[in-house]
Amino acid sequence: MLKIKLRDEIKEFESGITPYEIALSISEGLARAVLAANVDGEVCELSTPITKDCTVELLTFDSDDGKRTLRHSASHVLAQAVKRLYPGTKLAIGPAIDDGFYYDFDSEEGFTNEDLSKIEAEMKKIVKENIKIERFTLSRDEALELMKDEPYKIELIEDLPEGETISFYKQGDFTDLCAGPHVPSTSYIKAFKLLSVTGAYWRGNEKNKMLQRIYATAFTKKSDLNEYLEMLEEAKKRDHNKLGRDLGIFTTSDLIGQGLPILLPKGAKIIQTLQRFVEDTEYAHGWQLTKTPYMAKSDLYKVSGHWDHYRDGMFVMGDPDSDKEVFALRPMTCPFQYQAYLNKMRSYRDLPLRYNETSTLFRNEASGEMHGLIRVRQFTISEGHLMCRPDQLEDEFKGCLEMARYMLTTLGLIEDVSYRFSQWDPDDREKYIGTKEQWDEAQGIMEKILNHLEIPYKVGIGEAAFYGPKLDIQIKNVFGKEDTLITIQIDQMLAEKFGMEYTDSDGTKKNPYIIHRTSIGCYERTLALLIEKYAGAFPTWLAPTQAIILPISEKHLEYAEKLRTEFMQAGIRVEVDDRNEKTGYKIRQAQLEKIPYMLICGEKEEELGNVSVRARGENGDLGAMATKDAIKLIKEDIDEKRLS
RNA sequence: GCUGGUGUAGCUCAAUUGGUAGAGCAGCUGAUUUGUAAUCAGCAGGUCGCGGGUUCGAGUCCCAUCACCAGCUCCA
Repeated sequence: MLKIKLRDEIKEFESGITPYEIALSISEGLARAVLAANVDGEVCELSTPITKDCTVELLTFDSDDGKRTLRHSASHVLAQAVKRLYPGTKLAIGPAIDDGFYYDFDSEEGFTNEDLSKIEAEMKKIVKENIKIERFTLSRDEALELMKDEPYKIELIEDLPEGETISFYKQGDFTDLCAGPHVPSTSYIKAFKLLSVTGAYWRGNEKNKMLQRIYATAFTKKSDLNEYLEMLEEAKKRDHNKLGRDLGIFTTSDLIGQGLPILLPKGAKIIQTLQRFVEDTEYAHGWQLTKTPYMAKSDLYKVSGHWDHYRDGMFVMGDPDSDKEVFALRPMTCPFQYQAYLNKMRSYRDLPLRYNETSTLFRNEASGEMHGLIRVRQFTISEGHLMCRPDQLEDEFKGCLEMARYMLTTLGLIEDVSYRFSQWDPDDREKYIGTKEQWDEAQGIMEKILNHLEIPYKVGIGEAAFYGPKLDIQIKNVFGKEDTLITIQIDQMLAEKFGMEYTDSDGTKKNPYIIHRTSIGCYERTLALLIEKYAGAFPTWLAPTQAIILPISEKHLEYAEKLRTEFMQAGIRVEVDDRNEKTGYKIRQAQLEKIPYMLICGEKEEELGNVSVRARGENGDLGAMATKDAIKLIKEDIDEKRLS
């Protein structure tokens, strides 16, 4: 008899029992819901016999591994359907991802949306056929023979380390190289939907062939699928690229060009508010503002390494081969602020020296990379460089991180971020300057600091800047796509390149450590995430319109104008809705919900010098009050930087 | 840059096999005077993204280009 530890008890079973049978011994419902099992930390399928004492966790769709198992099996069903309909198609890979799965195909014809419907119908047939999914293993030679018509699978097999088990999964007329695990049969894939078809490079390398990737998702219940699809629809409504345009925050122009958004008055107002907040906060934390040029001679970038490592990303003015002097718009602020440091001799007593700048940068992104306000060719970042001694590094790093976290807390984004320790890729030396020793040292220091500060981070290999490791604060947009919002970097290479020194207490010259950091990220991207976070209903202090005056009829327009002046002079961003006498209120309810306060005025209020105040949301009717009290109320709200 | 998709009025969308560009909302004018999602009447609004080509004739077919969208690659 085996002793098997289940969730909260140890039970005895005969050797050879399968996880499915264990589930069945507990309840039929569980047996129906279970998709895979975790045996001593390893996920396996329900039919795997257990022959030793162990801990078994039965995985249903509620667990991440359960979801992955179902969706991975769904990707096999997708591949099977594609193979049936388009037999010439070559298979690449088909993993489960966060919200679903995909499969990459190499097919002569491009899949269209109609093809997706056809494939989906075929998948439904396969599910209905209730085909058993069976695992088997082969030797390397046998595996290569079996997959002889699948060039991508052959490449994968050849890359498997010697001695690795090569397993396959067979479901009727379809067999795929796969580590598993899988659900027992195709009938488990009850609710699925093919979402889109896009291009994707084989093995994520742009030098390789571009394959066709079909994205899809799968659930155990139809209702869960529908809920997910509805959620996607809701997300579309929050998409900053749509909502931001609808709300008059930004626009683009074909004549100006790609990646160059135009911030309309509302967007500019929000960014101005953010910028004042950031600069004031940074000042209070000992940062000194610089204003450095937007361009420089190529000579500067040659020293910094940008000319060799970042030239494709720069707007270069002039022909480097024939012109005597060539300028380039700045893609980063670092070398500019270093010139400020180099302005005079520095003593160890001068450090730390903190330079901040509201810095506009220009990066020549490839045409397909631009996206709304998230990825643009010109953007303005709350930039900063901090020069310090080794003994100050940890405290200063911590200070930078704390300020970034304070900003995120104020914006209400702190709960939405994750941390990434971005390291270099030692196998891609081309991308980086410096020696292995320098990188090991810089990364070692950073790791020590991060562990000390107990930051929960994941490691990103190959995500470092070309001059040093980074702590990236990552955030997901409304569709779950992750971007870097904030970054804090340690650099000990550029100081040396630029000859930045300080005289230490013992009289020797040393290079300072440099922390590159941003406190709130770049304003455009941050704005994009705020639009999505609040669905356009910004906290009062950020709202481009903090109050709207609604005269109940044309007769009260004059009073409304008087109120506008009074509120404006008090520093409240206010608008008058002066169209209501025509076709009803111009500002519709949906838009009113975005504005924190409505100030309704009619005869009664005018006579008494009052205004009726209504705050955004339910139960927001605050009744009539003297205008000075309304001003006080709104001002307090603004000053609180209250989060909605 | 790559793969695929889209581009018609301010917005959302129509327009048979190639045959006179339409509607709703928004806008403007007038009427209406109403306490927050829909008053009435009228008017105006478009070189069908831009440029070529095929054709007697192109929003529709072909080529090229620009922009937008999804994804890949790259990145704040």
